[in-house]
Parts: sequence; structure tokens; C-alpha cells
Amino acid sequence: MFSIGQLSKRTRVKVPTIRYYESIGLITAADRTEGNQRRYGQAGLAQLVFIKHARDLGFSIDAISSLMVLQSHPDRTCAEATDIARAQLSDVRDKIRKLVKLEAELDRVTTGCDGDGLAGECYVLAALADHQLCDADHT
Amino acid sequence: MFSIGQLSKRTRVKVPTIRYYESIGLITAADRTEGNQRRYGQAGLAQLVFIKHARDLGFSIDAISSLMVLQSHPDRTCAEATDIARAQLSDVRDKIRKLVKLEAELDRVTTGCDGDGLAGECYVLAALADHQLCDADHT
DNA sequence: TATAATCCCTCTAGTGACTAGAGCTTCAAG
DNA sequence: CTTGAAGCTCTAGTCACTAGAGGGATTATA
Repeated sequence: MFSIGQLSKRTRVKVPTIRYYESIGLITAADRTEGNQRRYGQAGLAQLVFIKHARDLGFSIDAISSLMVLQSHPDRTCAEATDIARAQLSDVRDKIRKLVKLEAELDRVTTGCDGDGLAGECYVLAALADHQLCDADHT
Repeated sequence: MFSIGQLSKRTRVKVPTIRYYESIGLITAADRTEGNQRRYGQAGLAQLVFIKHARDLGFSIDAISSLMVLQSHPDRTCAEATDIARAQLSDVRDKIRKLVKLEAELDRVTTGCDGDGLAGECYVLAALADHQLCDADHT
């Protein structure tokens, strides 16, 4: 049995975040000591490790909720789990695509100006002000 | 002179968002008609185009605020503007790096399971539950 | 000129996923 | 037995909007 602080250290999930997860019902409410402090066992640890891992991969709390339901029903098919993961993967790929475009544009904008001149002639500011100067599609 | 709706169409910034920008002081408060409706001219349009462009590039409202101050002082050096833009660029590159790692991990996780089996044997769920199965560094 | 459709107004509250702080209680080490 | 760290609850704040209620203004058509 460990305290919320120990659980926090083991999982690298911050204490207030653990309490937050409990408050929204994402993890099962912990048992309490006589003095009303939370105590966790292996089950609590496993839950939080799962959540941390999924959050690190960018899954939403909602998605994690669904995954945890599946986890507690090992007799169901796992189609839903793979669906969720695949949706997440395509999300990530979308984000990468967009960010790579932004990177190109920002690179163009920043290399256009060395920072020595006056704001009135700054390419960065001009590029932001004028859509004509912008050839990338970032909408 | 155009209404908030027309401004919205021209800039592709939603009407409530324009009002929000005014409320936080990001744009200068619009003139009003006798009936208390907002009317915008070229200056208002230019401001919003600038903001939209910067937001599309992922700049925070705070950063945009700083950039707009610089814009209104063309006699200052533009070092700060390029600094902000470069910070944004390195931010974007960081995000891309992280997302590419996630992509690899998610790809590994999803290809490990075809979705036909039972949740109890699902590789997606197992990978999320067990840190041993995870060789990527996504912390 | 009347009316209807569309637009606009303010205000409050909600989103996601936490984070910060106040003010208090409990626990563990020495 | 004391002290200091860690725990507790509760409220409010973050970012950048978004949604909705309940009304008023403007504009196009009849």
C-alpha cells in the first residue's frame, strides 16, 4: 500500500492530477486511512500506469476511458481498441503533416530577416501582415 | 465599413472570436453604429488578418500581442520579432520530433494487433498496460 | 410601410486537462 | 512529543475559444 505521493513518484503523474482523475471518475476511488488519506495497491498502480502511458501517446481522456472499459472485459473483441489506436495514429500523422508545413513557413519567415533592421522593414512582420507574401497553405 | 459578420467572412475568423479578441484587448475596440453594432475599416481588417495569419502559424495570443506592439513602432529594431518567430520555429520542431516518435510507437502498437482477437489478448491494450513492452522514449 | 429573415448585442457558462493557492489535518522521523 | 513534510478539500485560474439564452438592429422583400 502506498500514499498518493509515492504513487505519483512511481508513475510520474502529479499528485493533483491523480486527484483530478479520481474526481472525474477515470480511476476508481482509492481506499482511505482512518485519517482520510488515500492508499493505493497494485490495481491502482496498474490503472495509473496505463493512463500515463496512453496520455503520453496523446490519447484523450475519453479515449482512455473507452480503452479501460475494454480492458476490464477481456472477453470482448478488441476491435474497438485497435480502432481507437488507429484513429489516434491518423490524428498524429495529420498533426505532423500540418506542423511540417508550418515549419517550412516559419523557416522562410525567420531566414528572411536577420533581426538587425527596423521593425518597419522586418520581413517577419511583413509576412504576417500580408497574405500575398504567404505561399504556404496553412488554413 | 463592414459589419462583424463581413469581417468574419473576409478573415475566416469566427464572429465570437473577433468579439473575444476585442474583450481581451488584442484588437482595438471597433466603432459602433447608432444601434450599437460594430463597424470595421481597413485598419481593423489589417489587424485581424495579421492575427489570423499568426494564429495559423501557432503563435500564442501573448506572442501576437508583442508582435503587434512592434508593428506599431516601425522605428524600433525588429530583433524581438525575429526572436519570437525563432522561438516559435523551435517549438514547432520540438513538437514534430515528439510526434514522430509517437507515430512510430502507435504504428508498432496498432500493427501488433489486427482487431480480430479478444480484448484479453489485445496487443494495443497490453502495450498500454505494460511499460516493459514499450521501447520508445515518450516522457 | 409592414413584416420577416437575418444579423447583431451582452452575458454567463462550458470545453480539456490540468494547475495554483488557501487554509486546514494527518503522518512519520527523530 | 514535536516538527516539518505530506496529505486533505475547495475554489478559481489557465488557454483560446465555443455555445446558448434572451433580447435588439438592420435589411430585403411584399
